[in-house]
Amino acid sequence: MANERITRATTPARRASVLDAALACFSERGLEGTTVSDIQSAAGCSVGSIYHHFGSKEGIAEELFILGVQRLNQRMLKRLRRCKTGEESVRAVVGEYVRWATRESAMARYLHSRDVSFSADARERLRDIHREYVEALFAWFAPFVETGEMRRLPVQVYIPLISGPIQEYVRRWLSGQHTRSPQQVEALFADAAWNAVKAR
Amino acid sequence: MANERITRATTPARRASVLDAALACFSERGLEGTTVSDIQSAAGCSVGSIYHHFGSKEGIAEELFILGVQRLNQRMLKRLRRCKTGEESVRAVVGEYVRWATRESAMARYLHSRDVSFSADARERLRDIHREYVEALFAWFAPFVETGEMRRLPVQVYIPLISGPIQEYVRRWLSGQHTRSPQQVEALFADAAWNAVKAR
DNA sequence: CTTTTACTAGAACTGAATTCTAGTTACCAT
DNA sequence: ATGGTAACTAGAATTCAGTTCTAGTAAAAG
Repeated sequence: MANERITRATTPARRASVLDAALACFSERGLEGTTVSDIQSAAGCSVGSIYHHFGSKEGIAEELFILGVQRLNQRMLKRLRRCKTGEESVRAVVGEYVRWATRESAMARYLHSRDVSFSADARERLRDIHREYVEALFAWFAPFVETGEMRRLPVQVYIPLISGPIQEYVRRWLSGQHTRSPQQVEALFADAAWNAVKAR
Repeated sequence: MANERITRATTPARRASVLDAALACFSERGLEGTTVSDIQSAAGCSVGSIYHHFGSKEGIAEELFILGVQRLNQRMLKRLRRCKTGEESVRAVVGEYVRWATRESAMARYLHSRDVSFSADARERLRDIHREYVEALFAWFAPFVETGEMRRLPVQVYIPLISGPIQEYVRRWLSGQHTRSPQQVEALFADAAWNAVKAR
């Protein structure tokens, strides 16, 4: 009855192993520097298998990107649920971002490296994911706006205000332009983030 | 006596025409979507000529990126020289960024799309350019720090604090995730920027 | 146990990036 | 001015990575 695509039990494992291999290769040789042969042999499978699951090299890159974004978003929302106040929440976002960027630096580097030049389809999926994330964040912060702890601003402006500076710093740190580690400036950026959105 | 490379009078023009053509192609079909044939015919020259001047497709991409960064930096410093106070300067940075991103959106989109995955050489050049820019900015803002108008912070932190949020917003706007134009939120981000670096 | 089809394998194909060879012009020294 | 040198240009030829194709294999469904 169900006309959904049937997938086998082994499929998720294979897809995951390809994505793992891809991230390792990309982080070592860059996106353009790695061939699908590299990914193929790192994942221990054939070209056929890769093209069956992902359709193209770009397809792998897109899936990996989307997976990374989803994991980061989930991680952030999970962290937020342990917070009591608006201030604690805002500071947690900055802290969690730093922890993610330093612990999963391969993925962080990959996510920072590209988001344009994807297929229209992938961009649409990303836009949906982002919208959903923005809404979840907004739902989390709304009560603190209501109580007057935080400023009322256009929805799309909270993420840039809170995460923009730390993201920009991390981007430059990942590309080797800064020597001071994100941890060393975390408190400073947390202060700035809170200062930007707290009620005056 | 000089063992510098001699370049002909026509060379800069040819290089410029190739870079112009490349930006047009990249902005229309994306970096990976454009072939060097595309660039070649748009610039009206041969493959040989392109490879003589740039060495590779990646070479073109790197030169274009570096050129774009240099132009943006120059533009910013030029704008700053018309400012009297620290506050005026900080607000000018945000405003000029918005103007640049909306007027030269092809270049803005290109600069936002990639900075990692360049050759070690290009990354080093970018690092030098960025360091020089940071120092120039610091030299500009130092007097305002001295007079107590602005906070004294680690050098590398000013750019993320001031431009991070607007950059992040523009990035998302360029990739079609936001409908509200940068101009509509410029004042808000200028306030936040000034608030982040002004003396308390 | 048979049928169906997701899935895998790897050889063959295609086309874009790059290299090569043969010129052609600008610049300089005499 | 003129001959030499090296920057520069052209476009055919090559290479090699991405993709497609065909022939299977094995897991689920009936």
